[in-house]
Amino acid sequence: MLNIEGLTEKEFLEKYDPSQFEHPSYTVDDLLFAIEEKQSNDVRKLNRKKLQVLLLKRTNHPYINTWCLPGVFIKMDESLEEASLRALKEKTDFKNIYLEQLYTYGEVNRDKRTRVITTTYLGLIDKNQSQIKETFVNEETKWFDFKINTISMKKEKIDNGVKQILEYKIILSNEEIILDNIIQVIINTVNKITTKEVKIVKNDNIGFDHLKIIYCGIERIRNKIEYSDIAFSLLPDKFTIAELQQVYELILNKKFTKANFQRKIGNRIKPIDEYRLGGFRPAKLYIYQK
Amino acid sequence: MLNIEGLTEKEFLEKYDPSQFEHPSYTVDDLLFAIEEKQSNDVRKLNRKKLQVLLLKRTNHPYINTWCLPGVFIKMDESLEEASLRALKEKTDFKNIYLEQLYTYGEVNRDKRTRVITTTYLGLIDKNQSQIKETFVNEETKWFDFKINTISMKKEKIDNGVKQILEYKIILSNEEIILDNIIQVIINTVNKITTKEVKIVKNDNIGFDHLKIIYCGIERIRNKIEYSDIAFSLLPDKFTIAELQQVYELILNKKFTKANFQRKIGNRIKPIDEYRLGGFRPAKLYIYQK
DNA sequence: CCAAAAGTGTTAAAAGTACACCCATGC
DNA sequence: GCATGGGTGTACTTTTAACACTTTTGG
Repeated sequence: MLNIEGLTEKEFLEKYDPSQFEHPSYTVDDLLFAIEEKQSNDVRKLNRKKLQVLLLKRTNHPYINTWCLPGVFIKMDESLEEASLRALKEKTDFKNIYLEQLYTYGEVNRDKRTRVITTTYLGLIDKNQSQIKETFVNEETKWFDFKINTISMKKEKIDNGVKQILEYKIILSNEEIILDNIIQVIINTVNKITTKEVKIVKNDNIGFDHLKIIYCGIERIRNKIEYSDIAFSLLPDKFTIAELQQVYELILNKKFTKANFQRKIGNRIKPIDEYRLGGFRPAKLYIYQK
Repeated sequence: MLNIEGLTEKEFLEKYDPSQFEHPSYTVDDLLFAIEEKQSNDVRKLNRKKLQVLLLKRTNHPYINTWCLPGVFIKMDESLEEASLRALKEKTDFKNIYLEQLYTYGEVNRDKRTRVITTTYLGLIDKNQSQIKETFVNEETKWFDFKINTISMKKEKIDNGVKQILEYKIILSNEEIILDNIIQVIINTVNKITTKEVKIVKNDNIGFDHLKIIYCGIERIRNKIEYSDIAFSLLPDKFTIAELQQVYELILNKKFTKANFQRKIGNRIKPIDEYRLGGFRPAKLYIYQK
């Protein structure tokens, strides 16, 4: 079969020059969440859990010294998923990570160097199985406690529709650092079409548009935790129902009652003949079972 | 602030050479769905609806003469969304299209020419407002009726988990052409981690990995129709409840009863003082209201 | 005994489902 | 009248939610 220029496919491919047009740079970034136990000082009280995000401090321009998601420029011979695993492997010592594609960001001026398109992957990590590697020279890799709170909700009528503006405070913190950020989510419904836009209102030392990505990640987790089994990816293989409940409460930022929560997830877990001991009544351990 | 080489950001950016590494090519493709009425030959019977996908026939290598999604190579100064709109504008005459980012495909050998990464956008079109443009020279742009049927479901135990294999027949057809394809969806649950893989089993003249993309699109629509208002994007501004119900039934491939469907969507629509006339009792028209 | 959390039961409200019936229209 | 679809009511089931109570443990 010949094309309009009378070339066979073989001839066409031999002549094909990918460099005839300029191509954007392309990176893959990882947004990694994990759960950390905050040891209770009262033996009788349960350990509280915290949701954490992995960030690393840039050591070069642009955005030098800001905190960013781990990422890599893609290689010509690796798939997106392979690149996301490479970004992960460079920073952590992982096993059995849950990783899924989150979103691709391609605004023209999102990187000061040149045009960069970035596909992000969302990862959920069971910290009991994985650790951050020893930090590299000149490089800091840190888990940040993650908190998101709604600070305002507005809804106004516009022509042929509704405009909704939500403001969130996103606080990322650890022993030394507190990053205090604000984003705005604008949901426009005009006629039948709903569009959503995420805007950075206050950016506290987070590089690029990575604050947006972090928000989109938590939103994805919040949606998926309701209908999928991603919560289990954040826990060790054996867990108590209370621990699982804490994960749900942490992510959805709402409380459940024990009895109702038990019913909700009862058909996805299986009790085993082991108990978690502590300063109170031992709790039965469960494992995930589809 | 200086970097490790003692450069300011300005100096760094001036020295930055994006061409130091080879970059993959990058395209944005559109997967467009619409609904078409099949005129009933019995005046008393309702028109049946069909779901359609827009494909165009390639006029050059590679995959010459196969049917593909409309797409464009990205320009250095346009965002992904702008590129998706450009791909759309070249083929159709649209107004108020619902468009959302679907997924980014980056397997190394998915394009014979060179490494190409593609971000896909899913569009839902109300055909009453939009039309295909006159086809270009040597180019055919066609709506294909879309049907997907499950042909097998297997579930087997594997080490530490479950493997589920679903096979679907995807038929794309119009007056002249019938494309008969088969794909396989493999859902692996190992330990707590679930992964999904889409494989092409039989590809009937569809270019690149676009059959995979079409499957992912219908899957996205099926999920979103349950909790969002995308169904309305496929309908004109004024519609009857039966028409809306048909859209739901078409996409989810299941039947509802009138009374129950009414309750399900009742709070999202508003009756207006107009009626759809036909060979039977006139039906009240509704409009979408959030 | 008491505090803290594990674990279970009971009930009411809400959402989803099945089905039955009457209405309006044009032939 | 009758076929076809429009429109509504009722009764039943399932799911969700609220909350109350009992059990087990270490101090």
